[in-house]
Amino acid sequence: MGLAKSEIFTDKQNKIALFAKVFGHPARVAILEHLFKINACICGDLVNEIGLAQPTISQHLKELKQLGLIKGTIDGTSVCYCINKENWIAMKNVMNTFLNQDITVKGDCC
Amino acid sequence: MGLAKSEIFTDKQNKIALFAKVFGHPARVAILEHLFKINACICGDLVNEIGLAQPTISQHLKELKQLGLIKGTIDGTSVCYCINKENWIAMKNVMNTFLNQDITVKGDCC
DNA sequence: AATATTAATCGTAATATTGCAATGAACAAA
DNA sequence: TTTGTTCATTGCAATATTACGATTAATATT
Repeated sequence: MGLAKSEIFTDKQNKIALFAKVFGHPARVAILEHLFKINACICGDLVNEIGLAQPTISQHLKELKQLGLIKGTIDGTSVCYCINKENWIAMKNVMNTFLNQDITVKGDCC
Repeated sequence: MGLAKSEIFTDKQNKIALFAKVFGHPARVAILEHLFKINACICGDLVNEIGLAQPTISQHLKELKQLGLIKGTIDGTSVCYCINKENWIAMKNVMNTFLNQDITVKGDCC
């Protein structure tokens, strides 16, 4: 199939999976890390920074933008990218409730 | 292509992407949440709990096991599953260094 | 031994993802 | 106006993922 049966899961489970999915490719991780490292808006030198072709980078940026994790503002012929701070924090809260589940197991059969 | 060019990224970037990828499907999120909720070892009633066929669940469990996030111990005819605590904590550390990057942007051009 | 139970594996169909060449759109510079 | 620059979009090939029926493997039960 290749199609996740998202209708049988909760909204929260689907949300976690959607966020995780976008982090599930090293190019998108690298793009986000670069945006954090620069710590300001960057006007598209990501193609040089990361070793992928321009259409490929553009596609990854589109996915990040669609999830709201980055912003892209048109600036002449170039486009200015930066982290969407509010949305990043909101995403972090969702992911942390998942990652920080209570891990103290009572039984110990394994 | 469909094949990520992992060789051009750092080990850490690839590691983050690998962990994120496994969380990138709601069924695996649901499986993990259930293992946390039960807060003990569970002997395979996951097929009833989640609405997917047995081979599908088995496949998702395999991926979680391969990444070391869960343990599966044979117990007669059934198999006992639980969270691998040490590995979960290690994964959490990796993910948190990524999620908790400093978000204080100096410039504000966007 | 014959049968039942549980879960892994195999095989396969449907769909998604990744990557890039080619092209297009928008603007800047000459 | 022509040329260059920058980035998005289109189209396509290669590969990956998801899901499940059928089967198999291993152990229990009768």
